[in-house]
Amino acid sequence: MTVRTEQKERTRQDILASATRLLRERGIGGASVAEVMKGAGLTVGGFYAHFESKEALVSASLRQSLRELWGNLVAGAGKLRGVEAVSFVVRRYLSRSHRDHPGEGCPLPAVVADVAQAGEPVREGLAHELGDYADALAECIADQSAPSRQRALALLSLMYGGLSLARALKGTPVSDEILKSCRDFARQAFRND
Amino acid sequence: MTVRTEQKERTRQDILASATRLLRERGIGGASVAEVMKGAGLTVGGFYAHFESKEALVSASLRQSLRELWGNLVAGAGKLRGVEAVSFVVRRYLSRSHRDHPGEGCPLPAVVADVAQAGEPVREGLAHELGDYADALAECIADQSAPSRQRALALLSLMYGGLSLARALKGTPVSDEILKSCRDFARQAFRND
DNA sequence: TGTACATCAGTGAACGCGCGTTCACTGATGTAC
DNA sequence: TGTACATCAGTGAACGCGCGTTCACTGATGTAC
Repeated sequence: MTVRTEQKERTRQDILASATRLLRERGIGGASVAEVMKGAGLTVGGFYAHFESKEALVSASLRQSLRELWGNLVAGAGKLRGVEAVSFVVRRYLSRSHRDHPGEGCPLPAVVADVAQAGEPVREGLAHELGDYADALAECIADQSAPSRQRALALLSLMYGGLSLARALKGTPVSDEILKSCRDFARQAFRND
Repeated sequence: MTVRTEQKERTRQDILASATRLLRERGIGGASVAEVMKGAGLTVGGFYAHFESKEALVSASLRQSLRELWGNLVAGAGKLRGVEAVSFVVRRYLSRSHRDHPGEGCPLPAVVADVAQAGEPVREGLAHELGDYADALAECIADQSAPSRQRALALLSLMYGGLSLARALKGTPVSDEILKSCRDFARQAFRND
C-alpha cells in the first residue's frame, strides 16, 4: 500500500518537475500535457490520475517554482543588508546566465501575461505570494531605515521587467544593455539608504 | 482603380485596428484571425488578401501601436524635463486607468513573452524600436546632466514590469500597491538629477 | 509455499474543439466598344 | 447611352493539425486463503 502511494507520489513529482521546466521555457501554451508527460517518461493518458486539470498543474508548478526561486534568492543574500543585498540580488536575477537559461530560472516572464487572463483565484494566489516575497525582500534590502515593502515591490517590478524585456530581445545588443542598466539603476537607487 | 485601392487600404486599416485592440486585450494566442476579421466587420476568408500571415499582422500591429503609445507619451511630456518629465510619464503609464484598459494601452505586456519565443527578425525589430524610444525618453528625462540612454532603459523596464504585474494581479490590493510603488520609486530615483 | 483474485498506475486510441490557412465562388464595380 | 466582359474585394465551407480530456484496457503488484 504505502509502497504504491510512495511510487505514485514520486511520479507526481516527476510530472511536476517536467511541467516546471517546460513552463519556464515555453510558457503555458507551449507546454502541452502530452509533452509534459513525455518529459517525465510517461504517456499522456496517465496525467489525470495525478492532476485534476492542466490548470491545476500550472498552478502547482508556479507556486513551487516561485517559492524555490525567491527563497533561494533571499537566502543567498545571507547576512548582507542594504545596497549590498540589492547588489547581490540584482547581480543574480538580472544576469545574462539567468536570461539565457529560462528552464532553471524565474517562471514569471513566461506566465504573467496568461495570469492576467486567468480567473480570480489564480490571480489572488499569485498576489498573496508576491506580497510575501516583497516582505522578505524588504527586510533583506533594508539598512538603517525601516524595511520598505513599497521599495521592495518596485525593485521586484524592475527585476521582472528587465529580465522579461532582455529575454524578448535576446541576441541583440539592447538585451545586454537592459540587464546592465537595470542592475545599475537598482544599485544607485539604494545607495543612499 | 484608385477608388478600389483606397477602399482596400481602408479595409486593411480596419483589420489592423481590430487586431491591435484584440492583441492588447488578449495577447497573440487570444486574438484569432477569425475574431480579428469579425471585429472589422468581415469574414475570415478575406484576411489573406491583406496580410501574408497572422505573424505579419501581429508584427504590423505591434509596430504601429508601440510607436503611437510611446510617441504620445514623450510628446505629452512636452517641455517638461528631469524629474518632472519622469513624474508625468509614470503618472500616465503606471496609472490604474492604463492598467484597467489594456485595449487602448501599451501592447508590450500582452506580447513580450511570445516575442521571446519568436524568430530573430521579430526580436530585432522590437529591439530597434525599443532602443529608439529609450533615446527619446532619455532626452526627455534628462535635466542638467546629459541624456542617459541607460537610465531610460531602466525606467522603461520598471514601467513595463510594474504595469504587467499590476495587470496580472488586477483586483487585489497588491496591484494598486505595485503601481504606486513604481511611480514613487521612479520619481525618487530621478529627484537629484 | 502456492494459487486465485483484487487493485490500480500507467497505456494509447479516440473524442470534440478551435486554430491558421486555402480555395472555389459571388456579386458589385470598372472598362471597352 | 447601352451592352458584354474583366476585375477583384470579400464570402464561407473545408483542410489538416495540435490541443485538453476521456476511457476501455493491460499488466505488474499486493492480498486472502
